[in-house]
Amino acid sequence: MSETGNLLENEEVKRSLNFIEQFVKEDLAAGKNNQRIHTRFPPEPNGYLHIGHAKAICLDFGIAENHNGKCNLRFDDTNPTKEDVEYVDSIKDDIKWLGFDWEDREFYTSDYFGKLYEFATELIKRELAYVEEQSSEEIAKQKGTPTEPGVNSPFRDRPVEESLDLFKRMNEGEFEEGSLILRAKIDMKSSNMHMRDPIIYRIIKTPHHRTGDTWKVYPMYDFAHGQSDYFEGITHSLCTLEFEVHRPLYDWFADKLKDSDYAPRQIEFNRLNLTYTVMSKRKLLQLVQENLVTGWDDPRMPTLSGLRRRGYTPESIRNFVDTIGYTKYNALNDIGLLENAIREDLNKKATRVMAVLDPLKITLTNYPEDQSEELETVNNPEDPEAGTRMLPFSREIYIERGDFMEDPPKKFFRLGPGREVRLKSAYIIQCNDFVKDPETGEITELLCTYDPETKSGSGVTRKVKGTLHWVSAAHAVDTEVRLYDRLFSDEAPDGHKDKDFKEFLNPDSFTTITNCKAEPVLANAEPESRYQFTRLGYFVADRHDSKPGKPVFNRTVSLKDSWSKKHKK
RNA sequence: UGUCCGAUGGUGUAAUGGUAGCACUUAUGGUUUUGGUCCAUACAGUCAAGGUUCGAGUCCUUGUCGGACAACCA
Repeated sequence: MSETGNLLENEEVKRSLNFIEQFVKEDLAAGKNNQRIHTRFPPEPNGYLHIGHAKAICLDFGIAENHNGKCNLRFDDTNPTKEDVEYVDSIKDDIKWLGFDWEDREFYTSDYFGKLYEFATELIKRELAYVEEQSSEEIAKQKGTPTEPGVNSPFRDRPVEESLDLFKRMNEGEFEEGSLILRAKIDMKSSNMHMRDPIIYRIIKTPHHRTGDTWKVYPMYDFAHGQSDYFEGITHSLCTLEFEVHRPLYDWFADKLKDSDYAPRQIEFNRLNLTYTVMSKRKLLQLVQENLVTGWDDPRMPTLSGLRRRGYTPESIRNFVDTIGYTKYNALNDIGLLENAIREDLNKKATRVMAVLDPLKITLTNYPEDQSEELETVNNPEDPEAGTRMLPFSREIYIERGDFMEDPPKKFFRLGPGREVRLKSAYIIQCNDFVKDPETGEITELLCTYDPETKSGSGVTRKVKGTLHWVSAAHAVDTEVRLYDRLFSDEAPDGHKDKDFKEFLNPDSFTTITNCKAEPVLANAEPESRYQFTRLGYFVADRHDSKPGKPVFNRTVSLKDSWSKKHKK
């Protein structure tokens, strides 16, 4: 009895807290923010979400869930030249698909443009901001370098009234883009480049996808993000490691803004890097624009819509994110971990079906020509509840071309002249002869006999080395199958400083096969329904192209294959 | 020749001054009507040198290596 108790207890403490959860726990224990936990997920609507965002989403929403808190969705839309509503919609779809809910808290940084403008005006009045009119080149020159301090701008001590007037007129559209900016007055000699009088407002005349042409000045990220967190009452603002050096600035603004003990706390964690793919939005956009993939949701893309189309389940992605964890170490995660996560999930869930990708005809010479029968087969050996279904069997069947060898080596457990194998859920057959095209040398047909005694479930069997998947030729459904592989052939396509990442594209990342033969139940496979094709891998009916009677399947991931791994080459 | 942040088996991640553990990978064996699954076993780690301590992966110092920072991007 006590054993059970301990076990449950152990189960409780089994999952250790990551460093962010520990911070949250400490803040809670210290009674900060009235023990309130409020996070936010803040994408910029300038591209599709990828699996790196999933890592952030799981953290932001997960922390809130685990602490009876809330998580806002906030579109960080401060740069109208890059953003679009198309992205807003896709981002919302992807978050929902992943299984998270922001309820009624859908916000936009642009909601705060008024407040932000007011705060900027306030900073000018407090002599903490000024209008700069030098060129960006001039400003860059004065900014110094990481190892040399900067020097003050000649406009740094411009009278308050003048800055106030100019800032107002900047927003009224009086000045050209690039002619004037607003800078915070902090410290040009700071060892932190971000504190050297950072630019906080710039003129942009491109209409904004939500606010139109209301505004002619737009806040920079550093001036918008922390303040938006503040306006929303965010307690923990979680972001990736590269924002670490922004934190002093984040805190500086919060300090000027706050009128109580409350201030949001920024905590940084490591961004996701995966082997054999790229994760930067810029590169993903480039792949799309240069038609190196078919779109943002190309099944080879690390985008959530791509993974979804590939056949990944939301659960598998969440489990993956859970296993890689959150640290401050700049890690490179093996994509094998992701593949493992989807195999693990689908092994439990996916119905086993039979489909032959590269068909080779077998005629069972002792099976009556006009006869056929239905054989029972198990839907999922991992899940008894999944039940059984019937499979048609007849004189002519297809097997995988690779499952026959004219002159097989000893360790080859499949079919060869004179050899016997089991047809999954059917009979043991023996190969007696084969037909070869005299011109091409290609084997076109196998002549076999079946042993009626050995029908599946009859209890009559004998040791055979292999079990093959097959489909009845007369009943088979023609299907198109799309095979996907890793997008890049190099482990770290990002890591080569002197080479273009596109040089490492895997030329075999996508193959279409159109003459596949599948068992009849697959004819009307629902889009996005997932299967294990016995002995081949996990496949999903394409959510866009698969139609009743004309199914199209994407290979999500192959099964682990210790045979070909050992015997390749 | 700056500031900040890191470093635990091949990879990722725990251990919060007290037995270096887990997952993946790899290898071997068992089970199997999927060369899948499942089960078992094995391989393998605290960046280095000092210091504090009864005791250091953990704290301190120095070094080495890696990352971030000089966009009117986020």
